Amino acid sequence: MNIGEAAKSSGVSAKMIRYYEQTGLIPSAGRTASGYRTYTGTDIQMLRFIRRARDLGFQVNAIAELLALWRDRSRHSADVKQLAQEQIAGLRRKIAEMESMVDTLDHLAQGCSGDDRPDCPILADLEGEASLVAPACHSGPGFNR
Amino acid sequence: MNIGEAAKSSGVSAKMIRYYEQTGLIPSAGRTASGYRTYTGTDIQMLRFIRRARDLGFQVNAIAELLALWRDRSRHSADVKQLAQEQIAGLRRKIAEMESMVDTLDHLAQGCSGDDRPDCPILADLEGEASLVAPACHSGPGFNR
DNA sequence: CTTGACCTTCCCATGATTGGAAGGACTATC
DNA sequence: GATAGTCCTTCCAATCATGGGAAGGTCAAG
Repeated sequence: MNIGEAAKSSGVSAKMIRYYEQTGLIPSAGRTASGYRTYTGTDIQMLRFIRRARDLGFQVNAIAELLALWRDRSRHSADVKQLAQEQIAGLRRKIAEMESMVDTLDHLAQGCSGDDRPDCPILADLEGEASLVAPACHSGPGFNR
Repeated sequence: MNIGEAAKSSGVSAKMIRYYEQTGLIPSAGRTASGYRTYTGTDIQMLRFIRRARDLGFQVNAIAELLALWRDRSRHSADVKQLAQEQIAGLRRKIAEMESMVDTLDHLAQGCSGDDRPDCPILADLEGEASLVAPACHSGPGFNR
């Protein structure tokens, strides 16, 4: 099976397959006499593994660890579980961060009339929180350039 | 005020200030006779604006739109509100995506014994064996090793 | 044999940010 | 003044995962 077919049946683009090979995430594929890469069923399974892990938000270096465990028949499931839990924790951190952004924005947007007048609490907030009007510059705005 | 001081009082690194200038997000700063960039109170306010918007997850091109509205004294607050709401919607999309990752991972992790045995529903799922649920994985002890 | 679809490598771009090197400018102290 | 140390300047590179595209070789069907 050549790279195009492997891409189609794994869901990983040919570009990315080459990239993963180049960066060592996957071993070098076999080659035909004319230089085409060839892929076996096991290779496809590995690519699907990678694809699925990416879908779950794992970074490529975390996937490398997962792959190592996957290949290690004497692995401890605890190690896999720990990676998964770190991933969960990382995702939850990012979610919390974004939720706090949403909360702030939602609050600001609710205070915005949203009509044709220029007054806008969103811009007011962005300008400098709690209407701190340019305190740091002792010369005042527009004087010392 | 030179760039180091501007960075400190705006929370935007000197590197990024130069980058924003280079990419046109902010106008070119004034220069001293010897080539140093100089910043006024208004400049600092603009940099703080950018910093705050970045903190709220706006991409730089969205910030460019916000800045244009900020400078436009005849803006309609509806336009600002719409940008904010698009941002909220985008964040919510990403949050939902990540939450679904967390759900899947959490489910898989709960099905994983997390001990020294190799059997692991997490790896089984990544492998692509479709059984998204399948707690049948960590069944009996000592089957394959 | 030609055509078209596929493959190869190589280079470039993204977006936001950081790092560093080489060299000039400022400031404080001796 | 001279000098040390900190600041500034520009330029170049790297990150991470991905895609685009060019130039050229290979394969299968007509």
